[in-house]
Amino acid sequence: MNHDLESDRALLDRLSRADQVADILRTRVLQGYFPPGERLAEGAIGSALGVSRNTLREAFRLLTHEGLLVQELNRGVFVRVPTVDDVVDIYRVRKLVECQAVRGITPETVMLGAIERLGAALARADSASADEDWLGLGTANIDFHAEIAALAGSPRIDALMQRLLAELRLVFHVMADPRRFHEPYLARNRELFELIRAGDGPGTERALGAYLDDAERQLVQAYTDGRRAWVVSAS
Amino acid sequence: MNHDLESDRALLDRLSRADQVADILRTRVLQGYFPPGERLAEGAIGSALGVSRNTLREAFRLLTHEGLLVQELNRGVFVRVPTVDDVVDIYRVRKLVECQAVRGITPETVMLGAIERLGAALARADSASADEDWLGLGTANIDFHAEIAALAGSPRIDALMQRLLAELRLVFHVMADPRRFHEPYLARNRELFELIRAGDGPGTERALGAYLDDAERQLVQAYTDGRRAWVVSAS
DNA sequence: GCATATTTGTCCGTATGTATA
DNA sequence: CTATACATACGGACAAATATG
Repeated sequence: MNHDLESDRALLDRLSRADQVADILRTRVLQGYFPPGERLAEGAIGSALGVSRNTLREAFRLLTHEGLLVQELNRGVFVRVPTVDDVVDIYRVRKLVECQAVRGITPETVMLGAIERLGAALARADSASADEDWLGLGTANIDFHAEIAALAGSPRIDALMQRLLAELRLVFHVMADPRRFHEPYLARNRELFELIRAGDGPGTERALGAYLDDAERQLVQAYTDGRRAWVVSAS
Repeated sequence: MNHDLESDRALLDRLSRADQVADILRTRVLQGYFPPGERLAEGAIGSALGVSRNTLREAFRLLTHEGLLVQELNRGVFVRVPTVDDVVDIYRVRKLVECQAVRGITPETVMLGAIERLGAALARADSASADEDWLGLGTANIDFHAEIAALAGSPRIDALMQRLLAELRLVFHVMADPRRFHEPYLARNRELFELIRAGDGPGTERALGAYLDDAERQLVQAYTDGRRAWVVSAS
């Protein structure tokens, strides 16, 4: 736990300190800088970021509420270690939200802005794949599906999806080999993109359902396989 | 703002102080004890509950994250005043979640426990209606629909619904006449209950969709009518 | 428009309780 | 079982922003 947090101190300028600290820690957790199971000590992080314990605790409480950290009374805060049940539930909600979002698509209702953002996410995925940046590829894939959910046009769905996908990134950090997982889904996302652009709602829903079922199955598999390893390392 | 919070001090016994304080304040807000737009001063509430400002601020941050309070920098925290856009979005998500939850219902998949809990919520609504307890009727109706969402069998959907319905209660507190709004929906909830018990998924979905459309229309109407009154009172 | 009082945002010191070596 | 380390919670302090006269 000898990380270098001093470089983030320059970012503390606007907004409330607790929110800034929460942003920094959220980024660190989602990057895998703080891996699942790691304990975040108040003293070390507080002094590293140059904020008081009170402020830091406010930030911890925020991230705990977002599901990224867990707080054990009088023991401290830890990066959450998602369980297999979490994976199953995350995909249950993804299917519900994403499939519903694309169901109503018709050639008339397709918005140009949405297509553009979906295409941009795909382009980032391509670029990351070319650079063999597998973490970046996973992020781009996630962004693509956040844009799919955004087709519902609801700020609350957007927020829900943001939190769901943050949890999912936690799941990815538990996995061993990110490449083999993320790579095949790039082509399938492109397929989804074409279906959406063509305005084929039912077709998109079918393909998306199969996509999510496959991804879930593969994740659950990888999880049960590598289970013992990280359960031990986290305790 | 001369409220009596001392009676809640007896409840502070287990869990972290901040969580306990958040529970108390959440209850007060949802009861309408702290109406939308009211400012919650750190000094007054802190001394009334007998907790330090730091602890109280942690509780505030929790409730802010839940969407019940809003924090304006250097101005304080206020009970959130939902807008018409909020109402529309809340119902957009309700339709998405609740309709999807009942769509797959068949006579074979109906769970006895779920039927029981739905019936219990209906009974509470009946009892509240008989007592002319309109706030209680609204709560029971809300519980009924939380059970509908629970048919999806997802902890995350349950949590989402809980937060959505908490926001909705905030909306109700802005309305003028709760009776005329809640009463007619009791009969319609009973109708939904019978459809679910019969295992008629598509029929339930249709009726539920119409239910939510009507409720949304009526709320938006009431909101635009009484708009000027509380916008002024909240500023 | 200005000066004052109030309130928030933040930090620090310290005491107490809990878990772990 | 004792001792140590740490989280929890409190109270006080100060600067900054806001509200009030």
